[in-house]
Amino acid sequence: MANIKDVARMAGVSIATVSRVLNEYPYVAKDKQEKVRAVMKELNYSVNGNAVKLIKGKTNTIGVIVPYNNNSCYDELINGILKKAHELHYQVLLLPSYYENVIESSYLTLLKKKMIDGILLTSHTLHPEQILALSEWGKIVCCEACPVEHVPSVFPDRFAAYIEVFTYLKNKGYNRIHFTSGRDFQSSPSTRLRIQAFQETITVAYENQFFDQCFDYQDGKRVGDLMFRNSIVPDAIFTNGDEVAAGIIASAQTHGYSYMQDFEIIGEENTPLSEILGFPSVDYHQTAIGEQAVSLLLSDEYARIQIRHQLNFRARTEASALS
Amino acid sequence: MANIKDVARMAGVSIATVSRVLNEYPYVAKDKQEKVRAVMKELNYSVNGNAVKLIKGKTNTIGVIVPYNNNSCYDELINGILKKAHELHYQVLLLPSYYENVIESSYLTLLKKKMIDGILLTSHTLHPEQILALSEWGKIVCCEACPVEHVPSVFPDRFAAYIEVFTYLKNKGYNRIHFTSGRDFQSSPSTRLRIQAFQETITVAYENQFFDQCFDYQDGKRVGDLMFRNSIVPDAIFTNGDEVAAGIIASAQTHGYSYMQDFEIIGEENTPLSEILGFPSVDYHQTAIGEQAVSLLLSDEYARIQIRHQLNFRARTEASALS
DNA sequence: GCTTGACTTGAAATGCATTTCATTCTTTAC
DNA sequence: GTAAAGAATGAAATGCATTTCAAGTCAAGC
Repeated sequence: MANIKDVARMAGVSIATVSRVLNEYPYVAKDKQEKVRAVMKELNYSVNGNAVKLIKGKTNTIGVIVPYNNNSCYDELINGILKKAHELHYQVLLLPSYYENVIESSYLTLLKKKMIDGILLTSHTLHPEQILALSEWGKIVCCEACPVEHVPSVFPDRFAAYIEVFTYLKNKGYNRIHFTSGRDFQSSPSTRLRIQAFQETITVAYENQFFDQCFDYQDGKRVGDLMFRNSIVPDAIFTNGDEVAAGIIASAQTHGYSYMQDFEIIGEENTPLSEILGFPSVDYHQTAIGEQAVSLLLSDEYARIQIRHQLNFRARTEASALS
Repeated sequence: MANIKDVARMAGVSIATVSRVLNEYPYVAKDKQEKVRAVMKELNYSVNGNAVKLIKGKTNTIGVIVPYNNNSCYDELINGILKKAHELHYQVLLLPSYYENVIESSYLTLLKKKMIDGILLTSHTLHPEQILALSEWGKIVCCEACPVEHVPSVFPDRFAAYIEVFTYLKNKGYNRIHFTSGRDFQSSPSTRLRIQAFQETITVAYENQFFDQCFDYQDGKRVGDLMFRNSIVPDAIFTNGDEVAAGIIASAQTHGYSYMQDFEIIGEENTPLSEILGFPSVDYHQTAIGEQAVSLLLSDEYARIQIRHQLNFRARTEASALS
């Protein structure tokens, strides 16, 4: 495979000149320019991207750490990331962590190895110290609220959303309000926030009103079966994620209860699912978060930007369409 | 930042020895090994990944070209890809094409630039010649059936699935069978296959039974409104994707028709949606396709592997849950 | 006619790690 | 006791492009 040396030799110029043509520097004589271009075409030459990365010390690549890719809640976020990165001529390395701390921290070392210019964290298990320890080698931006200072982040105002949802449900006079979550409160900050928001708004607490380990439709069905197995039915349920909500709705039906007649449900992420089934859902504007996270990552500023959520109620026509 | 030279100097050995320690070669004296490791720790040293890539001529990175990331039909596929790639110690560059040929072919040149070892194509607009022209620089595997030889691929047997669905509907005695598709038949091979399968199985053709430009829930509602606006209602509808099917079901309801009583519908991709709404869906086993595509990409074999689909009927209990 | 500034060009240093080749020193084997 | 095999190590070549520095040409300006 041809390299810059071959091109230089065949064009009868120095490699410096070839490099100048390659990078469209001014001050290269027209005839040599054309000659070099002709030779490059003839030899079917391309720069070696790794040589460029090596000498420039820059890769134009960012890493995005996600737990998995089969949870639709990351679709919008990643889409925003891809869009903005493409706009700014950066490429995106998708790094699945499977929520394993060892894997996550191995990804952070990609910064030290100069293989990426920065990292975007979505949901993670990393401790702030782990992040800060590596951030001297490249910028790390978090797409969730980070408990410590110094970690730049663009994040949804989850706590405000939780408060808003619980308040809304409380004001409707509901007594039995269930809610679900993903990882347990020890590993997940958002689960802790959820519980905290609950405690700050709802006074009536009872057993079996909180269910964690909910991630997808099947989990929703599973906890739905727990919720509806006896005759005491919840007035309302606030789920993490629309898929979980959908699973609960499906489970409720098999137990003879129906969403809207017998209980209210509010989901999260505002996916097509909530639109289709007609339940309200909290939209965290993840596309915007993704875009702004990339912008922040590639800027040299420090910021902690909170993106305002929106509690999305469905038009009744849609809601009734499937009931 | 410390490099291998610094480590060598401080440890009092040659860079060759440091490299040996780094790569765990045998034949390095224990004491020097320890000294080198100590110095590496002291200097907080990491290899420069780009230097390694440059000299080894290998990146351990593959590129995955996808049109977008906000269509859930790629979730399973990408998840399979990520999983297998991680297993084989490869990293994944996610390359959004927005269905633009220029962007797609620019990604192919990443191979020439040695920035990735191989490319996985999902849905694409590239012509076979474009693919073959670049495949001398690295392996390109297609996750859809490729019309020409020489392009290794792992793909769903869409045509067989289409035939199966249409035959199933025909055998039920239906006369009015609508079907939908995404891109028009000129740009999309699968749309062509769909039409061909229809022609080979169904004899009764009529106007307005085929609708393209369907991609999501809204499109489903849109074409649903067209299907149900007059009193002639289809017996069955075969959609591309579960979201489109859901949109049609929603639209039908607003027109006073209901899925299962008045018409049958079959979706695609077997997402939670079809499970929730209780309509059958074709599962192409995209996770398996993704995994095998990565395996094929990283092997030195040529193959065109067809993955068998499965027409997934729903248990009546689920199906009735929401009706 | 000479200075000055605008162009044009190439040699060489730089970024960093891998690997081959040659060399030296030990063992083991017969 | 000597040949053969094993262990340990470094010098130097290699992969490839960017960029600085120095030096050259040429035309405009006084």
